[in-house]
Amino acid sequence: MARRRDRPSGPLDQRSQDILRAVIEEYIATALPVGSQALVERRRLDVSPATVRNVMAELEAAGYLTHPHTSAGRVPTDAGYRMYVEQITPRVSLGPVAQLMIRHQFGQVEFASEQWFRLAAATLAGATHNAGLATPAKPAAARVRRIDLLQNSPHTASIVLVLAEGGVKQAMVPVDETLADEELSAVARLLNERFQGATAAEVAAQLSALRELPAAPALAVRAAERIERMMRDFDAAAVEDVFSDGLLNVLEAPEFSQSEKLRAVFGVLQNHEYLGQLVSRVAESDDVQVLIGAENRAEEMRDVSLVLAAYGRPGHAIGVVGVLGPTRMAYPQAIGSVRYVSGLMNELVEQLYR
Amino acid sequence: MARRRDRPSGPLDQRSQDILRAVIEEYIATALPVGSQALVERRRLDVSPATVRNVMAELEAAGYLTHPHTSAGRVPTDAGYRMYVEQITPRVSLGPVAQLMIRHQFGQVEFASEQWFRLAAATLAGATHNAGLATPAKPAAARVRRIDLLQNSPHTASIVLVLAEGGVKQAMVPVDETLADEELSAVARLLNERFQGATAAEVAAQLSALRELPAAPALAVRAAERIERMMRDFDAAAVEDVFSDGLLNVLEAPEFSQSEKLRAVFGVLQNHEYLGQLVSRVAESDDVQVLIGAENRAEEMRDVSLVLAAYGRPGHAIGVVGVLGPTRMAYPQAIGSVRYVSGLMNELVEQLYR
DNA sequence: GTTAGCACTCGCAACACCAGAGTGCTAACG
DNA sequence: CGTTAGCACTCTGGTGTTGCGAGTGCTAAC
Repeated sequence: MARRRDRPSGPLDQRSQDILRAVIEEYIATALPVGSQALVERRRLDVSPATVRNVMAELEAAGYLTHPHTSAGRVPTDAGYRMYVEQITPRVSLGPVAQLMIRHQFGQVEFASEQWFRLAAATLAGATHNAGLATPAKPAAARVRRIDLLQNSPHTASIVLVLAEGGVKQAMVPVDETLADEELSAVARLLNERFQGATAAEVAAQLSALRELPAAPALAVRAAERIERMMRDFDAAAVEDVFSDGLLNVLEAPEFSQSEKLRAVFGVLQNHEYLGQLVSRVAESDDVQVLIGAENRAEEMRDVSLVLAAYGRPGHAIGVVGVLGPTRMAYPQAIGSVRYVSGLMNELVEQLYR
Repeated sequence: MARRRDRPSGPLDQRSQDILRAVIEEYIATALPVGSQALVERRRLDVSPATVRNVMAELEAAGYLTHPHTSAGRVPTDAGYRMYVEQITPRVSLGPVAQLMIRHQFGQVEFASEQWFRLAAATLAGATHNAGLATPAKPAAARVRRIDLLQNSPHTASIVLVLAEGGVKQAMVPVDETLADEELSAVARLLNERFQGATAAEVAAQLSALRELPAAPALAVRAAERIERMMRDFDAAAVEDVFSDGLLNVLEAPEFSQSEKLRAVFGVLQNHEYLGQLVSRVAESDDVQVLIGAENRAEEMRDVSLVLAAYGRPGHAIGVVGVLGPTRMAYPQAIGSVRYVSGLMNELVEQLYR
């Protein structure tokens, strides 16, 4: 009764690997459980269906495949996809045509930072027929670069806070009466002197100092409080923003034809906290990361995989680009595209900030 | 054989109106075709089912109701909803409890402009159990308010463009070599002097003037070109951005259980051009506008309704808030909430800019 | 170790069937 | 003349049955 291999995860010999791979690729192509006979025909394996069945049984015992039910073909498990992805990730690379197309798209865009993320997301969506994702590069600790103060109305003024890493934030402060332009710019000058180059923590320290100062104008203190708050919020947010494109592509996948499963997808996309966790995890490695189905999150992520890669300057600011699609997704394409796009984003960042 | 009324759209007597309304409200509540018997029972009408049937037949002849098939109950047509909405729009208003809840939520938010739109969308989503929408108030013609110029790297600089109406745009320009801070701020000063308060057209004019000037630094010209471009793009864009929230609410509606119809919803949301058209149409009226199903756009909008209202300062900057949901949506709630929230947004704008 | 053969298992599509809800019409009623 | 009761008819949706086909797992032969 003993199979050649019964342990849940022993190393696989070549043939088993080939068959596992064939099953997965077939399943990815058709979305249908794949049977032994269909497999030998379609993939021209030079063994009989019976042999394939034996191997499949082993793969199932080892946890790489499952049965939806007796008498249905095999379907990959998350572990199966994982094995497959580990195998292909190192060697996959995007075809030269696809590379050219993507590079061409990137050539079109102006140097307006926000455009990039949209573009990256759109490009990935197009290249992989899945949803494309991109987040701006966010520093671990933001620094103040410039502060503008502008009066809107007799009773309010705008603070425009430019961050060192390229972001701009805006907020309002109440003012007591109409101020002369000089007063306003005096306060702005004061704030810039004190806060330029400061991190959130340093802003907080400066704020306390400012409060002690009897000569400090009330407006300066109020504005400083607001700025401290903005810096803190910015650092606290896991991800600044997530641009996505091509959600409709994901809708087309047959596994999402019932809206049940769809909810998961949108849940993930709207859950910025969760994405933040992912970003930080991905940021640590410097190659593409594949997150398969429920490996990470119990329920919500069932049926969904993410292919992500970091870009930016480690130690400074890091963002993520990637693809979201069904677990049954064309991984080689996805991995290749994401890797290539993250490379392009790196180039751009280098060009602009070094 | 002749019915009392055969023309497709004569005025309705009171009883017909009541019954139409009852059918619609019942259908909104249950999502099931409503039959004569069920109607008299649930709504305690003091007529017999047979009478109701007769009236329903008339309403159907007049185009306000349909049959999915013989021997099913009645379902409202778009025209039916339209009639219903026209009836209720003038008188509907949000209950005091709901008002309080919404106002409370708005009280929580800081004076950070971007937050408002998110908040408005989120609030509407929560209050109506549909998707909430909000766009920033966008002026017909933007004006420059302040320009900052900051060096990023030896070869690039950022332009931060603050608009009079509260928006901030960012872009990059190449620079030839590392400039001293003074040079950079000299250029910035020049740009501010020339462009402050300028519309896109005026910026373009100034740009030509600048080009003629032999003494103008190359950087100033390049930056000015970029700014001109940004202003033009900003004016050209129909909508600056559309915040949405609560898409998952829409997913719950039974009519969207097949993904077919869902696609339409997302198609609409991602089609900023289309939304732009709607915004401009809505902006002209000063009360809530209801767009029902395919009334506007042939296919994509089938099964989807929008309840929209403009806010802002007519002549200056106008934005839109609203709700997107199934055609079979709780219109009174939706209309009331949208009206109330647009009122709140108006208050905010007034407070800040007057 | 591989393969052919075979019995067995399910899911799935097709079909028939019935119950229930709802209609439209006609005729009676006030 | 509008309203109502009665009735025959229609159509959907759920349920039970059946047969087919794909696919498996096992055994025995190669």
